[in-house]
Amino acid sequence: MKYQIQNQMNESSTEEKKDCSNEEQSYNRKQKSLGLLCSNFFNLYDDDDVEFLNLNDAANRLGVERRRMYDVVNVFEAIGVLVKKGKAQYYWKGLGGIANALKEMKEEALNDSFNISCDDDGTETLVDQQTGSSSQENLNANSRVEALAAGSSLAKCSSSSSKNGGTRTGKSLRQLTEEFVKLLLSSDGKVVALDQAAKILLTDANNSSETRCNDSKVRRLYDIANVLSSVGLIEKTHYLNSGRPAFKWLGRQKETLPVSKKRIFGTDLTNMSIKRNKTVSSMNLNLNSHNQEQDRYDLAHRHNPFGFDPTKLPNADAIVKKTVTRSQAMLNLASTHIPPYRNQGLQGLFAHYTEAWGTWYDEIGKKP
DNA sequence: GTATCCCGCCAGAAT
DNA sequence: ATTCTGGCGGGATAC
Repeated sequence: MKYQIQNQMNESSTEEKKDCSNEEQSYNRKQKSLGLLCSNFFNLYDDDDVEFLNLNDAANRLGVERRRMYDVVNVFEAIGVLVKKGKAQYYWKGLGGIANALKEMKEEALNDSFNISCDDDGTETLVDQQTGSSSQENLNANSRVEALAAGSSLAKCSSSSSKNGGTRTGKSLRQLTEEFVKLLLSSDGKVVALDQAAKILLTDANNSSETRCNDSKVRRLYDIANVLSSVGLIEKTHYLNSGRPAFKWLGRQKETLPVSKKRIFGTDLTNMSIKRNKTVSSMNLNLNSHNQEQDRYDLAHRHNPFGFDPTKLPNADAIVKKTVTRSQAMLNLASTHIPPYRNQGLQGLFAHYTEAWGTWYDEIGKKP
């Protein structure tokens, strides 16, 4: 059962291989990024009509295995996009839920030890990118980090969880997200270096062999950052001129999902049929070399999971006035001119809508 | 060489 | 006993 979805996908992958050309395509990590998955997640569910979603259904529609969904929903939960309602069931709050969650986190951040604008000894922990001051490089890290780590619920949880019999808290990624967001909220618009954040959030004063552990935790920070970046809350940048990876809080300055500079959102749903270390048939998708025209199409449709603009469609009243002949012509057009969908799930969804349209037109046509 | 992060194993929690 | 959940780190890809 654990790998049921994966097996399903692998089966479909096999079929696709049969159907497609012999063209080989190498594994491309960009096509499977967590950020892309998040963006596609929003595309699929960020609709006024959506109230609840099922994790299995989401995984199937997004073409990813369940495990990846947990990575996303845990971060989404932390920032208020989702609320878990039951086993594999989530209440979708969408972007509207972020504001309240951030407000609460900001208040908590002000109340706890994450007010890092000023160090114990008066030294600024975070650098001001405007002034370029780097004096805080000599920040009193030890005392500060220990104090923060000691007060951090994350540290408590990370110190007790391990593969060797530790108790699992069950919300570590969510907690880490919350702590990370609080840290960024406390940064007052300044850039937070990844290693700084890692020190503050991940250092376990009780764990002498923390380096190895933190390597793993830093990976989690990357995971979280990708999700937060995909919803426009943070921006990946660099720490001064050092080239060190860093993050800047944006706080959803705009209400639409950002276009990633690094990975063009909407170019494909993450599709698990392409495995690392393996090459597969192109599956009709030339993802590595999609042309400019395709890019424009992607951008034009990146907020629309259905691949067309509903506002461009005639309204219901107008449709009723049309003749059956014209309706049929439109149906024929729709059936022959299929937009170049590059996701099987959405293609299926569109097919469903096309069928529904057809039924509806038939009913209209039968009316006296 | 370093940064990034996908992937899936596997164990605890939940049912 | 079965399924859900998610911590974790190996190792591949990106830069």
